[in-house]
Amino acid sequence: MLKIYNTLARDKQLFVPIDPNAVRMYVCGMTVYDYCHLGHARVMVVFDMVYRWFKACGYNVNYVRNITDIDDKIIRRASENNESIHILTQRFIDAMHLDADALGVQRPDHEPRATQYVPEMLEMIARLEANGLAYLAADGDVNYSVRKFEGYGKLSGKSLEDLRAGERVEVTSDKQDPLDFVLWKHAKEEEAEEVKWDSKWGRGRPGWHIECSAMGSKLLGDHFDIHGGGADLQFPHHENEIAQSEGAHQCQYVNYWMHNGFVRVDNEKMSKSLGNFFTIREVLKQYDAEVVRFFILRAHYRSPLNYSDAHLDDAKKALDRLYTALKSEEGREKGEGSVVVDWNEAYAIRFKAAMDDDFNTPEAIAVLFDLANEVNRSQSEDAARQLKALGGVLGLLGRDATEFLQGAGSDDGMILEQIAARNAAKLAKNYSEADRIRQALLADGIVLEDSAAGTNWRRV
RNA sequence: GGUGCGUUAGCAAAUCGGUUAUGCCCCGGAUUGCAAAUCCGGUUAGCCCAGUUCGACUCUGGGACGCACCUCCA
Repeated sequence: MLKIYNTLARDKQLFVPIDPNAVRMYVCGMTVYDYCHLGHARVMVVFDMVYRWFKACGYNVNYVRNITDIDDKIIRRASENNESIHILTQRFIDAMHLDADALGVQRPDHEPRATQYVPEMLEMIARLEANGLAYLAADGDVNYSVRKFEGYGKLSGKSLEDLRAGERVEVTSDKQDPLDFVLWKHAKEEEAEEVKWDSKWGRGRPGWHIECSAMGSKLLGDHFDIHGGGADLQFPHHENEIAQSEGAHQCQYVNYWMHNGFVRVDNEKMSKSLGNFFTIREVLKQYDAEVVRFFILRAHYRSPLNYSDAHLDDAKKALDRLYTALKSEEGREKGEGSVVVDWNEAYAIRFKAAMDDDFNTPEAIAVLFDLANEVNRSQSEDAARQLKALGGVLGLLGRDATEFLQGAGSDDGMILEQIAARNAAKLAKNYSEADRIRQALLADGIVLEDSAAGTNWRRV
């Protein structure tokens, strides 16, 4: 029985899909004008984990994660670079895919781009206008009339009064209410032709919020199960989506709203505006991508996650332990791809209970460590296979253990030569020479481990 | 100012009204030529103040501190 913390209810709720066998989920993706940072990595990994768990539970999942490829920042960046927005966005979409692939993030079923759904957006705006919820302002923008939508603020728990009280400087004066937001932005002369679309309200381009409402409806229907995104999107983005979709379709938009916590640096939110962000590709130069994925999944998705080298080092050591347990299973059944979870087994039952409790991956990973202990103790191949299979549910432990532990390096031949030399010294009972070789390798980050079967090595 | 979330051992991070979280670090033992890995065992908790309770880290109330949102942001 899967329970999900629903932001709308501020409580964990039993998950009941609209269609008994299917889950339809939408996650707000990236605005592609730069490389993804660790905060983006967290959304991708977290909802990839959710996607995988739904599938592991036997659901037919339709997962949509959009791409915002039209927006002020994109237009500005393209103009700075003196290139078309299409070229710019395509470059960063490709980069995003490389980063996501490295992190073991499966591609969503659909990755709609905003620019390809403008007709749907226009249709939705027209419907809002017909329903009396949108108006054409004097400056040529079409705005959403927030006060006309009953229940505005139900997701973020804010009342219009509270919002107005804390309102920061609002320059635009053509809005009927300062909290009204733009559905359609009128075209500006200096902007390129490729960012202008025709509409009954004149040339222009869509506002940010309408993108998700239109793409969500088009690909998942007017009413679907899950909508996710970073906690910062709760307000105003998701609040506005609700206003748009429910205002246009006159039915409930989404049943369960899920929001992941931020990645922090020195206890502050990692963000572009603060400039304290690390791009995924930067981090991957220093750390294995699976270590980064493990680091993200080791915290609960709603908790804040502090990024630091020390924490990544810690994650690397922890993951080493799991792979070390898997090492024994290797070789014995090479290529035997039977990494299927036995869900009737005790550890799997604990694992499932953790995951069913609002995707409690830290608890699920704790089960993995308990199971690793069992593997080490019993040397049971079944237990090892189960460990690998359960790890696989989280998109972890999929690699060859030895390959993971030894990591990438060009001096493998040298290492093997040194091991051979050391073994010769050991045979000759020349332990000081043997220890000298081992020390020398250790200085290069190579650890030797003697066993009955011979000497193994790994990188620290 | 308004709203929401959080505060667990050296670090990270879960669960739970009474029984070992887990990982890293540290200490002891087994194992090893010595190590490493592994196993066994151990030390370090629950921001503060009240209350409820036979019993609270876990529930209730108050306080302190931290973070986030109220503007684009994953």
